[in-house]
Amino acid sequence: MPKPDAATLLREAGLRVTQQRVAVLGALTDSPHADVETIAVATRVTLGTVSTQAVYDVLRALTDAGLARRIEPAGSPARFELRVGDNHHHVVCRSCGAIADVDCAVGQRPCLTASDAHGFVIDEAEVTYWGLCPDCSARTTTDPHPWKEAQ
Amino acid sequence: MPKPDAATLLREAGLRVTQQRVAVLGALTDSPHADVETIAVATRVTLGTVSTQAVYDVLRALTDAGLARRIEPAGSPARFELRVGDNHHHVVCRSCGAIADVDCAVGQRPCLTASDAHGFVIDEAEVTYWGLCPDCSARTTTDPHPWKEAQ
DNA sequence: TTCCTAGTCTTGAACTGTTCCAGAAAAGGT
DNA sequence: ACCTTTTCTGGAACAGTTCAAGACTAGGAA
Repeated sequence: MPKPDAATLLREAGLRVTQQRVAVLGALTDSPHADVETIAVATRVTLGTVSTQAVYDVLRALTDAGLARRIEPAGSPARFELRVGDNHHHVVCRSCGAIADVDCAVGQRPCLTASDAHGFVIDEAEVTYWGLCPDCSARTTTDPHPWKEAQ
Repeated sequence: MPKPDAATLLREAGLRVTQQRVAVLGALTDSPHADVETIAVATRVTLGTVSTQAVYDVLRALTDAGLARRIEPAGSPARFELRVGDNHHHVVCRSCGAIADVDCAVGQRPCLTASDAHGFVIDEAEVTYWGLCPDCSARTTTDPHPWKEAQ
């Protein structure tokens, strides 16, 4: 049961229920942190044909409605996840780009305390941890910089 | 004296000293967090004509050599700064894109402690604070969402 | 000093991720 | 079942960035 009531979710957010939206929600449920291309492919497996623009439109609608969150690690195309509302962060693998969720270590909004905000009114602190995922880390033990050559 | 010995800086990093590199270093000194376009314009003021690719190449060389750091807030083109080596972060204005430096509040590498890294080997924690800069914040007091209409 | 060569810069084209546009199609209230 | 509004399709456009081939130059060798 990978899609726990996508239709209701959409309706409650004030969005129309369309095949594309349900399919995209399903794709996001199956693979969190997926990029647009991945989501489009997964959606096409479900529906047959879906234009790339429809996927972008759906993702924008979901993001605006607060059902999805857009994350953009430097150097990567945009990725999307359904986990919203909680203050969690991400670890990104420098080698393969894999992303995993990381809960905030200290309380609910720890990092919101900047030492000197220069007068900025801060409303969010986004933390991105950079490193190597378990797989790439293991591979690196034998080959120091696998991703610098052919990958 | 805005350029404290750019030539030496380059030489010590094992890089050739070229007009373009010196000029780009100067531009970065004058305006930290500048994007490529801004740097290119500033460089042309100094040298007359410089190709965009030369600017990209120089920035890549500087970044690889550890003289500059590339930062990419979501939704913004890449920006560069000369402040490297210390563990500092950034505040980004959601309205105008302005960026300011923020020193780490807790010790030297506070946020490196993720609650559960899922087996990732983390080597850096990047914190981006999002909010409104003083100017935009003041403007928002009278007009709730100025940046959603014409900007 | 002059010459040579690896390393740089220029010009121009290509590429990726994303957005814009106009018209066709579909959702859902009446 | 119909009509209005929203959404989707297909195609074009766009920004930021990178690639490629040749001209140029900084800086060490002769």
